[in-house]
Amino acid sequence: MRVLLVEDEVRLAENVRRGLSAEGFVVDVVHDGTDGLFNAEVHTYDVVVLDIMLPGLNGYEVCRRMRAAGVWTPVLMLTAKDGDYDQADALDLGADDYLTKPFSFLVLVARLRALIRRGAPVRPAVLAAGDLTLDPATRTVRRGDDEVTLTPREFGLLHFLMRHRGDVVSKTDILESVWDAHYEGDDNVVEVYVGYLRRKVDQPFGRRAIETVRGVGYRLAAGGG
Amino acid sequence: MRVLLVEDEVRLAENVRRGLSAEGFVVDVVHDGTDGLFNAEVHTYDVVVLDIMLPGLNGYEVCRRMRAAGVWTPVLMLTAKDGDYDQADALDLGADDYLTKPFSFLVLVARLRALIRRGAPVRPAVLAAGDLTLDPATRTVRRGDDEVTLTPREFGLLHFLMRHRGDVVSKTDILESVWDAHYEGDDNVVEVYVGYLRRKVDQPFGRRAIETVRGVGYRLAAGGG
DNA sequence: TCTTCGTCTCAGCGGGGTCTCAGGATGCAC
DNA sequence: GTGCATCCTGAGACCCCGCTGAGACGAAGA
Repeated sequence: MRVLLVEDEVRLAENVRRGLSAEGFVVDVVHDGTDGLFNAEVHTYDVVVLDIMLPGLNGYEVCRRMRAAGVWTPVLMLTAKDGDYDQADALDLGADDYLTKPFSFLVLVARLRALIRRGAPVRPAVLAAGDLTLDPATRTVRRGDDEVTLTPREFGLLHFLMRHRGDVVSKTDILESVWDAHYEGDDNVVEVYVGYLRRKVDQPFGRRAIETVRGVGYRLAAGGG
Repeated sequence: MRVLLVEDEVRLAENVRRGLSAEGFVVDVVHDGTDGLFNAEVHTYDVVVLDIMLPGLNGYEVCRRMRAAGVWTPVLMLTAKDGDYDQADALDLGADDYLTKPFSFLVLVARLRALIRRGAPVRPAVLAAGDLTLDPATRTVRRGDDEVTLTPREFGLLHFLMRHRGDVVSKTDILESVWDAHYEGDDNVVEVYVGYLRRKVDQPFGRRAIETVRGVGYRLAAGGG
């Protein structure tokens, strides 16, 4: 049972290392994201425990690059209690479980055992609509062979549309899922971001994937436009 | 056998919970629509029992959003005896069965068992009248293989006609359902919109799906015209 | 500090959707 | 056939919806 622990708070890392060793795990500890990524790619672990706030590369980035490099070792993320990102983001970015700091050591062990029992996850499916593809694991979007770079918000919006491709989704649904369930703003933001997306994934290719359904919402054409 | 019970009347909810537990169900109880929706999306149930009159989100809205989120757990709706909505509406909005309050506990159990036996339903059926089809989920209308684009009002009208296909519906019925229950205008709007619809779903195809029943109202031919 | 980038707000516009109105067409009763 | 009620439809006004450019703001990096 090999565990890679990526945690920059030295005392916390050391405590966890000792505890896990006592539980029979073999533990490698590194203190920044770059080392974490390197180790995860070079060695073989049964599970990786990954803090989010890290010097160098943050936890999300480490996880993303691991997946992009084809490393599918289960990842448990340690999220701060004040959710800058929420847990859905963690899971969405390729983590397999998460724990909010501060956490109980017993819970950590139980979760790790559960993850190891489940084994390495399969690679999440790439979403496709015609020649428009979105890979949640590597966070890449392509139109045919051309890669399209999106900001996080744009990516979240396209991800949502592609999960519901073929269906009409209202601006309210979008706001609640891509922004926040209690978002208090004008839903004009959605229009603005739909505009951004169109300029990146449709107009340069002369396509029309994102249709407006006036008075109702938007629909991503199942065929990609 | 996990059941989610969404019911704001605390005593009724408690009674049902006890009864279902005695019958061997595992029951989660929540008292408003928002919690109901959250639980239905996050956990896995075999069936959801959903009251219509709820604080927060009403039952219809909970059901609609569940389906919109891709959750197809069977839903049994509890409708009040004075039908603000009718049962057809309940079924149309994605519920799988309904029970009118007050109801017999034995009947409830029987219905739940039946629903669970049937398993999770597929997406709601596309409405069809001959070769005229309407898909509420994707909001698309087709005449044969040809897609017809409708405005929201036109779509609402056709949706209503198709739910009552074969029946004669009065202009007043239409106004109250497709426009607003307290609509104060001339019912000539209905005539105008029937005209629009005919020009989109009938005339280009040389068909006559929407018949005028002079002095009474309109009827959508069950065979699609 | 200055720049860059991502996010969001705001206001103006263009156009599509909704509805009203009036005159024409059609059906029904006698 | 005549007259009336009902229905149909073209024209047009109005208004709201959605799109977009400009810019404010904050965070992160040079």
